[in-house]
Amino acid sequence: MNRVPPDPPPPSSGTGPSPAAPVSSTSRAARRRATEGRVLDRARALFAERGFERTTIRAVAAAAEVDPALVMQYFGTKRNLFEQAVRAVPEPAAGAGTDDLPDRLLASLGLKLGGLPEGTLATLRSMLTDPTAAEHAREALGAQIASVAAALPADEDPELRAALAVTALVGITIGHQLLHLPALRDAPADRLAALLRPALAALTEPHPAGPAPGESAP
Amino acid sequence: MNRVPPDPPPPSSGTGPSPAAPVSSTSRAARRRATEGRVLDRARALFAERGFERTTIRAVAAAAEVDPALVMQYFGTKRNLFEQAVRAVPEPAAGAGTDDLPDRLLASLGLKLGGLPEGTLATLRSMLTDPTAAEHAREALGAQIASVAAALPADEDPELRAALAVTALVGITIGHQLLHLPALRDAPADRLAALLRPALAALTEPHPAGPAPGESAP
DNA sequence: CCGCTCGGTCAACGCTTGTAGAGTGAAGCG
DNA sequence: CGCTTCACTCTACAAGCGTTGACCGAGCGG
Repeated sequence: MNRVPPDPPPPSSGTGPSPAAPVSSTSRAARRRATEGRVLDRARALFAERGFERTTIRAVAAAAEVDPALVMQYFGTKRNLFEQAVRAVPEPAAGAGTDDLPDRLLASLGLKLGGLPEGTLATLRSMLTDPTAAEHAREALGAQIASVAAALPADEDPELRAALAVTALVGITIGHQLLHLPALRDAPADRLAALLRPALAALTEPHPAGPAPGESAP
Repeated sequence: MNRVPPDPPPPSSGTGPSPAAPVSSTSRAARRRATEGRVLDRARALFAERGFERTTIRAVAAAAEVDPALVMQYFGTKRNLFEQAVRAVPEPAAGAGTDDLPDRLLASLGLKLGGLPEGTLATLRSMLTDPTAAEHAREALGAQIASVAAALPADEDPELRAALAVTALVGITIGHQLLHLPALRDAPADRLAALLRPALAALTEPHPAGPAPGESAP
């Protein structure tokens, strides 16, 4: 009853030059992959825009110009479709010579304000109303927090500071990308970064040889 | 199948006085008000816990031990029920001798981390997936932002700074109250406040080394 | 050239949801 | 005491949802 499609090779993302594939350009398999990718794409966009519950299989199918039953045949379940659609690049591939913690934080969430992957937006959109998305978000956020905390001095509540920094950035992202608050939408990304850097520094650098400068002495 | 015998609503049991007592305390109107309040209460709690879509009229009615049709009769519409339930005390009544901006911000959102009104939680929970809640949230957040911005120097992007501060706190609240991130749940509220104060100060006080605006603290 | 495979469609089921309207029985008032 | 009122319940409906199984037609191996 529950036709689970055999693990297809991880699709999507990136030009997949089929290695040693003598398949013609529009062969049967190619078309199938294309359709599946299209469905996945539209699903991701709709999930990011409306969230899990308000996105119907029928709407996804219509957006991909296929029959609803086909979506079911491919993914078996709406939940599975969601998970497949969301499974896309959460990790910061950079990791190179990133300077401070604030910059890394901004890079991981803040700086991509202009365009962070739709899968992430879909998860953010649904995480407050869907248990699966909530679990996914808790997991991803927990990893982020742990990663940030690892770079903080161990004697000053690194986990808590990291959690505050990450969730604060999540809130800003929500206000910007999901709620479309005008005050945030009208600001260029680098301005946001410039304003946030000192605040994040204050969160992550406890007391660098005394209280922060500028504290008006009594 | 779900016959719920009407329990005696007033906790005044004991030696039952004769029902002939024309107790005005539990008059018809009083009972009606009590029922309506109970429905509103349960609705608020469920909306805060599951969000608008996943909260059904039937569930609210069951939690309030009444018939679903009664909920409809009282509120006419699920949307209306939501709006009535959410309409509750957003404004900080304090406003007294609050010192700095950071403290005021923390008071309005952060410090109440332990217990901020369920109506607010319901709005937060639903704002990403329900248009009405989103509008409500945009409105409330906009007011908050404007109020904070009014206390910032006018020449340094007050709206943007205020928006960043407010949305950051919203993110932290979400992570704490709605997502239940362990790193945040295990921390006492005053520790959060202590960590956040300098960060908020960094956000709201632009460059202390620079030319101080004429505003001098009394 | 035939028949199996398989991408894709059609029509339908069962369930839950918000919502409407008729009904009921006790409280209130004359 | 009898009529009205009103809080409250029962039953039902229409719509939308995820999901299913039968079906069709073109590709492709034999």
